[in-house]
Amino acid sequence: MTDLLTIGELSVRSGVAPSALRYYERLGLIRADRTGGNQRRYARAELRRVAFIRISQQVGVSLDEIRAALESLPGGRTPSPQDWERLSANWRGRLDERIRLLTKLRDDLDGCIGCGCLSLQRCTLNNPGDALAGEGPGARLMLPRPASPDGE
Amino acid sequence: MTDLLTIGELSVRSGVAPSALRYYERLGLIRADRTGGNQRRYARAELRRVAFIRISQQVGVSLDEIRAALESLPGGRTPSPQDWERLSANWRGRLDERIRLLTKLRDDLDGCIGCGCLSLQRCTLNNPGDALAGEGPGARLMLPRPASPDGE
DNA sequence: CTCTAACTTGAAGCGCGCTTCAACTCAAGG
DNA sequence: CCTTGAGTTGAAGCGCGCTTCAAGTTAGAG
Repeated sequence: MTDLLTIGELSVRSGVAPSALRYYERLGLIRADRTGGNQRRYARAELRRVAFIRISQQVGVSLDEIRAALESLPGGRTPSPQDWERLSANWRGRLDERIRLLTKLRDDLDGCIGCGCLSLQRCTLNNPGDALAGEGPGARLMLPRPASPDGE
Repeated sequence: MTDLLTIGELSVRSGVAPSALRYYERLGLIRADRTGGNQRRYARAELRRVAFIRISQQVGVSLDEIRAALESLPGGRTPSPQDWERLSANWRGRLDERIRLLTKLRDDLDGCIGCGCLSLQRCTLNNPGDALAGEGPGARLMLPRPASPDGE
């Protein structure tokens, strides 16, 4: 049957390396049937799951969160258009927030280009309390400022 | 003299952990004089350098690029307001680009929320050629798509 | 049936930006 | 002078999202 994909086919169609697909499976993000010889065979619907994963990553969501989102699906299955809509709306909020923070940073940067102050105490650029939170996966762009009692 | 800071003082004032400051020094991002007993003493100007580093990180610039930027300074010294202006303008372009890409992603997401297609071949969301490039430090948010001859 | 490309696994490694640790030395107040 | 908190080093570890490797097995065309 041609409606089951090998890992190589899924890789080519999704643009995701086989090693990454296996990694996703270990994390519980996608699933595969097995042939008698223990090779993976993916239902076409897994393509959607992979697409959802990659898009979510671009939004800045970690694989762990993506897994949680996928598990939250009523049927536990590949997202239907309705599921997709619900999840997308959720991610959209994050995207909005990221854009908002980056825009604020840009504005602050503009404000500072004129002054050149860079005063750690006063410059708006250096107010971590309101800076970027959780950027990309794996990266702590916003700096979990270590115990610094001098909060100023 | 109180115009030299210990690493602890610089840490508190900058909000950056001592371990990170030592790490920056090893990478050549900041520098310190030494006491007779081999302890670091920072000129106050290093505060500006640290501020510049942290802000640049928020913009999504890697430490290596920040190092290169700092080394590019005419005098090789801590950024003056003019230097700062030049560098900031540079970073600003990156920030603009990041915001542009995220905004595009958001729009695409909106467009897709209605259709729920998620077709890997056709959906604009899945066109890696124009997606986010180099997000935060350390993170490959944009997915160096492995050899996939099927570029569609 | 044979051959080869594609698949399987677990373990280890990578890149970035740090943090943590152990073992030790220094600075400075009482 | 003594004590104690702060500093020093190199090496190792962490978290995330993978990739790479070695050693072996399978699928499917010829």
